[in-house]
Amino acid sequence: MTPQPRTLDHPDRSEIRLEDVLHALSDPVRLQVVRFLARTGESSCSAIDLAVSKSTSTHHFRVLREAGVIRQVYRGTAKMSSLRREDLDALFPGLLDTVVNAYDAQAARPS
Amino acid sequence: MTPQPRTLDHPDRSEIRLEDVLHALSDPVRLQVVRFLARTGESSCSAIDLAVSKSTSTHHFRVLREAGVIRQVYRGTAKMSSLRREDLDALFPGLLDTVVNAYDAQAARPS
DNA sequence: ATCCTTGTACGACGATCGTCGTAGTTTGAC
DNA sequence: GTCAAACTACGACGATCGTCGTACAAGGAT
Repeated sequence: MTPQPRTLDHPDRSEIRLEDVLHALSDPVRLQVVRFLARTGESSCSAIDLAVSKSTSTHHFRVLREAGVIRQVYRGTAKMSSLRREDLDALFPGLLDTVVNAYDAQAARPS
Repeated sequence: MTPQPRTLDHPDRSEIRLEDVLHALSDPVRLQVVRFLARTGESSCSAIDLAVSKSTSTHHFRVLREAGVIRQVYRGTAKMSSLRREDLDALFPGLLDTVVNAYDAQAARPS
């Protein structure tokens, strides 16, 4: 086979559904990923320290990508992820920031 | 047994978790309920025309209540539901409005 | 008392979810 | 060419989810 660069399927902006985005954001591990990306911009999967196995990590990144929350591209052996901020802000203004802020607020909450 | 008024368990404000709220909002039927309540204020379960059976409807209302999104009280044979706007706005400022607006925007989107 | 309306409890069902381990692939570095 | 690092694919597992139907309970109206 010709050595095609590995590609990853991303939903078109018009295919992004609110239900899927909310579901993608309803998991603690994925919220952690989103918050991390919101702070740091693009970063590799392994740069985030998650308390799950590598296969589970891959799974969560895929859920986020397929819901349209993040974009992923290969760079060498690494896979870089970043938030699809433009698309999300255009579709659901304020949602991303509101959720990230809410997550921060909850983390700071006296339990 | 003494005829106790039927009561319903609601999480305390401090027990409301973002993950649970987002999960509760990640279902189309429940989003429809929330949008309806956002528009109309308090209303009975049966006032909303959902495309599911009565038992499924009960289930969705319970999910919303247990996540802390709505409050439910009995009034005669009816059960009135309303958004816990104060609690949600205090915990996660802007979240509720953002999600409802996003849902409206999506509904208005050319598919 | 008898109905009707409204909602519940329970159990069932297939589907999806979050998790993992193992075995593999791709790429860059040596 | 070899090796290690980064990530994937696949299948498995128990748990949860969304849905339903049936049978039941509570309250108001007559």
